[in-house]
Amino acid sequence: MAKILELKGDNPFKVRAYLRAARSIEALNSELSELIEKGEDLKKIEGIGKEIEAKIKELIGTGHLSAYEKAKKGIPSSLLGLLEIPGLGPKTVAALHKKLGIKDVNGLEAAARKNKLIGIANIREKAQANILKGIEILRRGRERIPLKTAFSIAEELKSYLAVSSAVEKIEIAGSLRRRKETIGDIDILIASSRPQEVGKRFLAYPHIKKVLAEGETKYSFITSFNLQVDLRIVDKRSFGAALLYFTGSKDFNISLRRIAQEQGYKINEYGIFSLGPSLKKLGGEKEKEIFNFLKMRYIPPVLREDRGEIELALKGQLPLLVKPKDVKGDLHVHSNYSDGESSLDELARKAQERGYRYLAVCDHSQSLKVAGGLDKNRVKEKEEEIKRLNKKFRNFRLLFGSEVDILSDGKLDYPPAVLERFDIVIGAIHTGFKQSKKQLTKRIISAIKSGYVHIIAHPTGRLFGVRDAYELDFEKIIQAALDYNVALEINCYPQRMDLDDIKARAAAEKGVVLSLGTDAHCLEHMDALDFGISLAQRGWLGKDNLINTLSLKKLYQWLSLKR
DNA sequence: GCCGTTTTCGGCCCGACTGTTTTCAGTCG
Repeated sequence: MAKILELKGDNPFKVRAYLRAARSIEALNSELSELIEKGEDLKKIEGIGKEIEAKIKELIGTGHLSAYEKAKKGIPSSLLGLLEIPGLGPKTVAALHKKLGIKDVNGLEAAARKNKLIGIANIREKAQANILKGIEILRRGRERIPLKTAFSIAEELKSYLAVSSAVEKIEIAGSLRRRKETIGDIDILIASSRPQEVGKRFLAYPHIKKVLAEGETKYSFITSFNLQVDLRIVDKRSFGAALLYFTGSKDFNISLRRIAQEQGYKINEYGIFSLGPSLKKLGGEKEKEIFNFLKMRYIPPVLREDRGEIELALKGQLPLLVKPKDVKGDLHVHSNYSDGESSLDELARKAQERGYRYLAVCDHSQSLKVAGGLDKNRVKEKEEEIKRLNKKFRNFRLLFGSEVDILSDGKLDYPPAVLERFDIVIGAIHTGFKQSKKQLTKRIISAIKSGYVHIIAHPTGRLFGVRDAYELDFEKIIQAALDYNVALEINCYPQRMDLDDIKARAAAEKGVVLSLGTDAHCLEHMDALDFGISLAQRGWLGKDNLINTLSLKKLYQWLSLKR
């Protein structure tokens, strides 16, 4: 609806209202149809009022939305695709459609190549050339990449820029600073009194594919990894305000600025100002000042998503988030007994370097042949080696574990006599992803009910760039995990990050415990736990929501509840 | 179309860059 209305030049605030409602719905953990069935008031959802509620009910009840069908009359759906071209917006698309009858990307490209765009909606040579470049960028794809990948690229660029003596302060901002599990672009903020010099250094970066914008304080380019980088340069007296603005999220900024307005302030990237006859700058060098003026607690970047954190900060009731030092161990790694690269001894040493008290080595089970799943004999060998090693450790234990396949029929991949030997059992789905939502849900729940499984690994199965999450009735999984006291994993493997922040929060709010595991297959992978902790924080988790924060003794107690 | 500790109308975050323009509209984040 938002895109159609935008193309038609409808009231921009109406457009935004639809977008806002859509975002709220995306962030829900329940299906709208279920809420309606339960007779819940959809108007309680932020951004949904009388009109949109009625439209949702019509859509779910009948499968049609008459207002939408009416609005899109005469607008081919391929036209919406044109809005995905960077630099091309609704006004221009509408004009191109009206004047030239252009209705899709290929048509637009052909017309541009024949010079036909000149003269339409203020388009001259440069604008036409930019449209062609925009089409190129769109075709190359602007997919989001895993946090860890973006993080390495950003750190490298940061070090490159920091060399310049014109750089007084430098921070990675945006969704990277918020530690979102996937990243769409890299935002870097710099404090400098010589912005041109910084810009010059930025533009000399060797991995630039195309410069998108080049102003006095703002630069943008596409890297050779097809990742957009935005650079903003401000005076150091504005650094805090700029960091706040540049960290986002967008929704968070909008809400914060509205609250500032209500309190008689104005916030922009240069500072916080008092409204009134004359604008007076009150602060902006530090982020904290701005929160102070608004009489609220400092909101850490991981929480800045406008999911209720602003209201709690105003009341001084932000949740106490888990801290890195609370985490006593990694509960999911692989050794060279199955498909990992490292020996038990190497894993244990790395774990101790990271300050852990325990490490659960959970190799694959027998039927997962491609990943070197362990048969009964290998299980026994591993058990004995772990026993031997544990005798020489002080203040540290290897946990004898297994990542046991939940087979297509819901049964576990080892008989009870084998399962009972393990200190810790993680149940996981690695085959039969194409089963129906009902089957997959039942399959996981039967593992939860088995009495042997402590943790469900990567519960939704998503793998960035490989496959989407499989269909699950997540509410039922949560309920079963709660009833049988089984933990759900936050798998920290960069391509998984599963559960995600929203699902982890939903589970924890119901009282389900969660478990951090890196799913490491080599020593370096174990460092991904840090990203898992930020994901947990993004899910509002505290120390008590995670089993990894238990002491070794308490962890054994919890695990033995299944024995 | 949504929303309300200035409430049922009249607001809705705010500014940079580009390409066009003769003071600004469109797009983006």
